[in-house]
Amino acid sequence: MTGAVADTRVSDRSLRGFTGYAMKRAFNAIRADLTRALAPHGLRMVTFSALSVIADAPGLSQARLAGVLAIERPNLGPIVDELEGAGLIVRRRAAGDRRAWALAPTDRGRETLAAARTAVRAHDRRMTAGLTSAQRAALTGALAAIEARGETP
Amino acid sequence: MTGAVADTRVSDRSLRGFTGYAMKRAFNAIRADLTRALAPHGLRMVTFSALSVIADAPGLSQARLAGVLAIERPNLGPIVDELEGAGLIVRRRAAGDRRAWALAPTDRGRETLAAARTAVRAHDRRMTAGLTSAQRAALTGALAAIEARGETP
DNA sequence: TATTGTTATACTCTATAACTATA
DNA sequence: TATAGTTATAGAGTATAACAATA
Repeated sequence: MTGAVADTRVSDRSLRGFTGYAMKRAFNAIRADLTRALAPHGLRMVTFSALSVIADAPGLSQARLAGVLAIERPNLGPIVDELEGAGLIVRRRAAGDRRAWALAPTDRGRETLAAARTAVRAHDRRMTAGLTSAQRAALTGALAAIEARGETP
Repeated sequence: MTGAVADTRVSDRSLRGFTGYAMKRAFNAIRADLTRALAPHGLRMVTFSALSVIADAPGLSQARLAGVLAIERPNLGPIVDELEGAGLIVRRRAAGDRRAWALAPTDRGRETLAAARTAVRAHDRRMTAGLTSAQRAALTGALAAIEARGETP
């Protein structure tokens, strides 16, 4: 025995029954793998998400982007700066509202997003390789239901 | 319309198909609710987890605790300090290895843990209220499978 | 040589208050 | 008054390198 306690007595068994603990452990695994998958494209999880929404809705404002991604407005500034600095999006003044920005992807942004999406799909298949498609659908449904419970407290 | 883009065109629909994105959104909801549930007990998620493992295996070292919780050793110091400072655990020198600490709960630590566990169970039921017990079991199984995929890259 | 725990450090993520310029 | 975006700030979470004491 290496310590004062037998190895078999040290475990997180009593935590495993909690959804939050199991999800944190699973998400940490996903985060580590996804971060590696996105790095070659110069993206982080949050910049990938932002670029994806911008490309799907060119012209949207930062406030709407923050709302869709559930990010606080002050935290979005540096994220948009990063995408703009990398030449993946442009920030134009919104027509009709001089307070707001209109965000849009550049050609390079669209190309980077397409390549990154392919990498993320591969990552997703890798991480869910142990699941049947029924299990995958059940997981997606359960996650959406949990998120919805948080939105209406 | 409030901007240059119709509201219906702005969504994270194309991200919803990714497990990582759905899990991050769900986990954020869980984290916010769990943090509120633990606050009255003077605990955070990570201190709750650490206290739980310590109470289940009194006498274990910090290195083993870090291993079980998948926390880097340097980050565990302040966590153990916090529990010790709150009078929930004690740090004694391990018998037989003068490098290591032997961590053990105090009576107050055991009482706090029991109350916190009740609060966490209530939180868990609240967040998974939209799921059947079969869906809950499927979720737990899927999360464990994903975590296992990350451990062996 | 290897391990336990610590120090130092850094980067990311999240959150809030207060400010400006517009509306 | 309210909204878009910014600045400043702070607390968590995560990660690595290097060190002293001990094995």
